[in-house]
Amino acid sequence: MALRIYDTLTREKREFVPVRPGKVGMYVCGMTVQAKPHVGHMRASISGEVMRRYLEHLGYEVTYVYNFTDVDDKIIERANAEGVDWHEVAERNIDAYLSYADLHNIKRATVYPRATAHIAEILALIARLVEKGFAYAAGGDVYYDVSRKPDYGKLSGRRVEELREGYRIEVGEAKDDPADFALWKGAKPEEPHWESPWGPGRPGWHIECSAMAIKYLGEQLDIHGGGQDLIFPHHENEIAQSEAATGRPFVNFWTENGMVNLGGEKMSKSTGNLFFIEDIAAQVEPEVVRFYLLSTHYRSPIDFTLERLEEAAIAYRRLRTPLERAGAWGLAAGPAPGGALGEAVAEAWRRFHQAMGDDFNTAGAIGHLFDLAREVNKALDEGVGAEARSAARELLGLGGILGLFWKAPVGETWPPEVLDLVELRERARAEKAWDRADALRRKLLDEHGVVIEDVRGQPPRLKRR
RNA sequence: GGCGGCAUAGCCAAGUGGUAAGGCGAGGGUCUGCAAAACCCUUAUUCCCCGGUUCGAAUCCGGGUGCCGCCUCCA
Repeated sequence: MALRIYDTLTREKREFVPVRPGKVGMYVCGMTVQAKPHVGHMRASISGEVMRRYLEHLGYEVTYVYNFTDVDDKIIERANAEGVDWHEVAERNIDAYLSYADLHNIKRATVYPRATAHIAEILALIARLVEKGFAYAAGGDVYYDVSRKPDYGKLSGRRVEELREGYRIEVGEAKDDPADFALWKGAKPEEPHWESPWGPGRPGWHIECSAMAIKYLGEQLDIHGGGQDLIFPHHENEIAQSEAATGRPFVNFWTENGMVNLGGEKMSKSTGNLFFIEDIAAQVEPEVVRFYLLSTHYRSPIDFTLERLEEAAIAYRRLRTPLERAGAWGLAAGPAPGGALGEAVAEAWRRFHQAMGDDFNTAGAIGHLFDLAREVNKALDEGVGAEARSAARELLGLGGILGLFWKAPVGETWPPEVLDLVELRERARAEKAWDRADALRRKLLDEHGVVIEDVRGQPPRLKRR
């Protein structure tokens, strides 16, 4: 099935053709680990990861790189404020990121390179740029000279002359041109620094991504993701540096994801309690968060509010219900469903892949999952056991391509008080003492948060609120 | 100001030339002792506005209007 991907650079969707047959090199700009991971990091992570999952599903061998930029002004500031070593700040935030990635079923990257573990590669890349005349040393810093390549600005649609007008050279900077950017920053006193041919210092912001991407993926990447806010200057500068150094196109597909809004406002700490992943995880099921993020196309902005998430939880439950009814997890392959159900499975499969093949349209793909869920429920209602369960397995499988449905239901153990109440209610029902039965049902809900569902000919099903 | 993006039902959201997916909500029904869950039906003659291209446009082009993002360290 054909895969088409939108590329920010050319502003068009093109058929995906990998640089090396059968293999995909993919880089997603990760966190600058100055603070706890937030919802924006999660969106970028899931957007990139779902692309990776789909490419793997198609049979590609994907090398997936997600970096941590672990040295920058804010990390140093934070460390100083707390009176701890900057490493401690960086590692703490990296640990937090990884644990929330696991919690939300974000597949571990092939490699998580840290900028400070690649100083040698960074220096080699800078040296290459200096040798070729694309960069110059000045006052202990090294700057990239944007005037040397006429295509600077091609990703973000900016012109050097316009940038120049808006910029000033800050105090302490020795650049020739306000639009130039630092590859290497000379060390200030008390700052972490490394030795270099230009004196002690640390890497500038953009160079680490180029150096690490090239190290792990080669000089030409298939896909490069990250938030849309990185298009300028970060990705623009990555292209400039990388292409100047290697003389070849750096990335085939730029796949920046849309921004997250918090209640219509630009995201910031003051806009409520859904900013940090930590806070979200405390309030919303990780499966629901993932589902919600995938229910909008990755390039569109998405609003992150409790209302939206509660709605998503209801919708997601709708998808899980037939899976739970059929006991789809761990089910052995059964007879392929025939007739209308078989057609529904084939149709859902076809449409799902058609959507995913169209620039990873997870929102469209999920829509088709609902159609299949309905058919499975119908089959289950009609008592078409084995075939219905097979269809449920198909639904589970399709969702699995998106990394959904990863939590098999665990046999919930109910406290004895709850079981006693259920038993009392069953007795009342047997006696047709409906008022008493209804009072007990209400009590289960109000006092224990348990919803009771009567199933004909079987013991009632219990659910958490 | 420059660059980019988006405007689809009460809300969310797919749909890039062939006559409006899906979810939430709402209303009606089947099932049920009543519910819940599930299922069925209804809920946009119409896709921000105005022109144009075309046999045909939500989809392409031009012009408006509105909202959002980016414009040196923010995914």
